Amino acid sequence: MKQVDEQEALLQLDNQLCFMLYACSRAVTKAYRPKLETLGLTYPQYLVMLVLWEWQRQPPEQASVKALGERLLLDSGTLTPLLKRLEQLGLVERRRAVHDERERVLALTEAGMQLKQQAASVPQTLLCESGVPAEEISRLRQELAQLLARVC
Amino acid sequence: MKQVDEQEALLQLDNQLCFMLYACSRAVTKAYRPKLETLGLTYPQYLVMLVLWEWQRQPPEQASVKALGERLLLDSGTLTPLLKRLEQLGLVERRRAVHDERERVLALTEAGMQLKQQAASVPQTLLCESGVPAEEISRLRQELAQLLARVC
DNA sequence: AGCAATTAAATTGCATACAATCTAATTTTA
DNA sequence: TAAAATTAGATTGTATGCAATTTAATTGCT
Repeated sequence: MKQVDEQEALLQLDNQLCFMLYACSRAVTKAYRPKLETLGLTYPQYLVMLVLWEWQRQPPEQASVKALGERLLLDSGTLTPLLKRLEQLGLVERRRAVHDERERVLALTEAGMQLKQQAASVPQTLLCESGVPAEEISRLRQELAQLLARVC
Repeated sequence: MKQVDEQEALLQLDNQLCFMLYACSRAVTKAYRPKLETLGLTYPQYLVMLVLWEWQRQPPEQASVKALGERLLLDSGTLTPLLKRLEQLGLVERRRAVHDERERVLALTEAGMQLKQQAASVPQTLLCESGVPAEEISRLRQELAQLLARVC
């Protein structure tokens, strides 16, 4: 009987870390949506732009799709069409690497660089609106980083 | 200069709680995939089954798509096709409510109920394989539940 | 009763995710 | 060096998510 109840408890939705992650991720993404709409970006597109803006200050070995995928934990099946859309938007260029024709070299256009100014207020604004203390967010972020390191 | 650096820091990918949630959610879902494949379920389908199994013990007012959506924070645009697939798999029935023809009454088939036995070991197994202490998972889950309550 | 407002699902359209496969370029190795 | 193995992206196919719209049924209101 005890066994059954324990098993029962393990299957309860509210006891599942995975569901909380899944629900929180979608909820937070949804909170971003209105802000990102003013930038003309979806959430995954915004993440890609964050990385490309970072790369301006700290250039990676190769600004390739592979490097981007390693940073965001996404594969070319997701990134290729997404990057094509950013290219269509005039934010990103997708050239071929000279030293290796297989490789794409990703680069920001002037417009892509400019957009950073508008994006700068997004995290700040959401942080405030959420009403969650900054230190709580920071702590949670660190705990999730640890979890991610273990799971991946 | 300080202003610029702070803004810079706020845009750093690793400083974004949202990215950690997004990455962790996908990573954990990926960890579930092989186990769920043996059940013939995707991860969202598994979540729906969790709710329906729960409803066997604690029936809701109405076992409707709406009630399911409130539990999982998903809308009919996602749930309708997903439920049709579960119906095709022979796990779920989608009848019409007698008292209100707009409403779908969701019910488990015999096979749907049986599947619970096989599913029972999934959370346990993953908990062990992850190597993350159970109490750490529990704490994180609670913190995320609080965050979810604030954001939603 | 009769019609407007509301509501539950379904549908449509677009953008991810991701496994699996394919293609082309580069490396390795016999 | 020439074929085999590897690698970077692209493509294909399936299943979400979700906003926006549509459809059908029910409620409210006069």
